[in-house]
Amino acid sequence: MPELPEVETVVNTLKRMIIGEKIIDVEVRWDNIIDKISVMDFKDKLINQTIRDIKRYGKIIVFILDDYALLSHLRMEGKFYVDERLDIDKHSHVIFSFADHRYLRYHDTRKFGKMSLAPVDDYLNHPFLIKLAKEPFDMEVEDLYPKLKKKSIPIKSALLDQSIMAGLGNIYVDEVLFLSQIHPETKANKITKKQAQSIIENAIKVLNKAIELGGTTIRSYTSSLGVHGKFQNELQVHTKVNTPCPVCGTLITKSQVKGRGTYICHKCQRKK
DNA sequence: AACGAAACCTGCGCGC
DNA sequence: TGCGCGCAGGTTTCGT
Repeated sequence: MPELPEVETVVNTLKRMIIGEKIIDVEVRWDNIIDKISVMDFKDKLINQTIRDIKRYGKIIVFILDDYALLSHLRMEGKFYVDERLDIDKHSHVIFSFADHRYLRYHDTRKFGKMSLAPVDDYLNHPFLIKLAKEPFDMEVEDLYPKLKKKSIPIKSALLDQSIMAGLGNIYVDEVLFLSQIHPETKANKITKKQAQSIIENAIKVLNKAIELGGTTIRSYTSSLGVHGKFQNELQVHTKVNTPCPVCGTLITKSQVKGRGTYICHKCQRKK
């Protein structure tokens, strides 16, 4: 599910539900979810820690505890549920038990998600975050343009690279390139400064609107924490194959860019 | 160094 | 109905 707006929605929901909760037990049912640290260490360090705050950096969720930061990346399908009583299914891989008898349950059908721990006063240097670029909200064209100049990959691939710009994924990158009238196969180093400026502005516009609407819900995702967004109704091109472009009426086409499903209007997004 | 492919996983919808 | 294939909102690692 998650690009920046979906993660933002999850974080906002979790903040309302579990700030102040003390972790009294941790169960890990699929070890590979835990990264860069042993499962034993992970559990030992988390027990008796209280959740003080929850933050988001790009697509990364950071639970601020007393002595540690718990970092979580949902990747493709990760979700958090807060349960009154334990309700484990075969896709529930990490369960945190709270002192007030509730549970935080990490659910991930494809098991791609990752969690890790860092010292609370040094978590920005954790491998999950160390290479993360700024989000478009904090970006000037001087932050983006020089990075694009160095890459000969398609602009779409460059914008999916979280060390160039943080937060976009496959849905929003298609929307941003459509609004910016840029063909996704355009080489990143051919992007003009003006186009880079347009990418930043449109990314801010799209992400803010998506956050406002609670993210995008496409394909059969059951309702869960934050996953009941309304932005799918605002999508201009993504998933819209064979429907008319909202600007010019040309039928939207679907292709592959570096293996990723990509939707464009060939007339509005001319290949240079 | 740079690129694409494969890997990590499961489930769903489609065509035959 | 059953089966195989392609595809899925992500990222890292492997191999040329």
